[in-house]
Amino acid sequence: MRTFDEADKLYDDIDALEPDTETYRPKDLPEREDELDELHSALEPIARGGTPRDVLIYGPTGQGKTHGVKLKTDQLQEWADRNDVDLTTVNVQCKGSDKSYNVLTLLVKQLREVRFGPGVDKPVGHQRKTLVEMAFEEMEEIGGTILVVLDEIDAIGEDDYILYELPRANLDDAKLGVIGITNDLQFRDNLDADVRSSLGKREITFHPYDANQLKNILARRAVKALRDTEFEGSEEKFTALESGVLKDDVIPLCAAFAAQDTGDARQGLRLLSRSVELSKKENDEIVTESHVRKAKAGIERDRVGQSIRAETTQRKLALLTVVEAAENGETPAETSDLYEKYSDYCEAIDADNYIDHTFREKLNDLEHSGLLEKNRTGRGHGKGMTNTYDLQVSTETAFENLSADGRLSKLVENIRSDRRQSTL
DNA sequence: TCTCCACAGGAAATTGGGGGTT
DNA sequence: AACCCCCAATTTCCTGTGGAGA
Repeated sequence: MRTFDEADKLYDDIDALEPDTETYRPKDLPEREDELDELHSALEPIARGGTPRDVLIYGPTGQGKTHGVKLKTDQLQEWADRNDVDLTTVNVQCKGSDKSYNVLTLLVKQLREVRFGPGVDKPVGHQRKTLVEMAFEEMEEIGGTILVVLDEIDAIGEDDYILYELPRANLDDAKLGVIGITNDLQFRDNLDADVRSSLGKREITFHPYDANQLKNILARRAVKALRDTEFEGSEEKFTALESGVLKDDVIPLCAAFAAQDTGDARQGLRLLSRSVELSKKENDEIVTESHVRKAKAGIERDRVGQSIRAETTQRKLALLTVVEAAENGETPAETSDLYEKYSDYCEAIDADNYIDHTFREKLNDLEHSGLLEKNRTGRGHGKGMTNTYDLQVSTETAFENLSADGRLSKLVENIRSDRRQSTL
């Protein structure tokens, strides 16, 4: 039996490899010094008794946006507490709320918690205008300077009136600053012109980390997390030196993979920690490049699997038609043939059989999530044109994850066994 | 080169379900 | 309970189109 001691050989502080900021929060972000300086100047007026500038922060996921803002606002709050400056920071997670309305209720709830302590219910059943007024009233009551951080504001979609109302607050007893954070670069373009001019006066962009920065980030975490791991380096450069459990090229490789993709630090960390776990599972003393590559393939499989499982039954049916076609060597397959299969499936499992247009949309949805590939071809005189679809993932992965759906498992198994018989 | 047509897919209308208020 | 509003999914309506065959 495995003992729990063996983990100690590898890890000092396993949490340091966790991509999740809830689990491990770095004390500073050296790679984001410039951006945080900009944020600093936007907030500086508070220290001089003025009103902070509204800020909009852009950048893809895993660039330290949320954490960076947290570090800076915490620092500011600490300073304010020490110097008896009346400052309140409210952090609203917009993720999960698809409308301004929902975000507003969250905001009011959090503002009330400032005064009444935790456990206040979200206000329900009010008009949007009333809610805005409620928010402003709360702010007046709280007084001083109020900093509202709206994280992942792109979640609210088109419906941006909260961003229109908030910066226009006309408060007597309070000063309001708004910090908006978004992953979606398009979000800015879609914003109402008025909103952009008021909220977007200051825009700070977190550009994706490059391979070198990622290397430093990963190295710093690895030093904390892993035993006998040391890196030589100034602030500028971490170079793998005598590393107890990591082979020299492991971190650069993880960094390179992550940089190649989206420059997401979380992604890099996930890859690194999975590589380490993999080596542990295989009872290898050190983590090597091959572990990293295997871990990457594993992550990729998981990702595909998850995206298949997350699809609706209808989309799964559509996917299954292409999977079967691929198994029979009939890909790329034409829409009309696939639609026939689809109708059969629907009858077999007693699902709603939608019209062809809807089915086509399912296929295109699958294309957008990268599971299928689409091509257009003409079919000749009097025969119009058609799309052809091909599978972009292995049939095995597809079968496995499709059969995880209770409604489809029988159907999938039938198709698989038909296939096995016909190859005999 | 032009034609022809079955399919492609955007726009608008419809449906259906969940939330709320009165 | 009756009603309204909102949203997402689906259907209906419609115009656009590739390329083999005339």
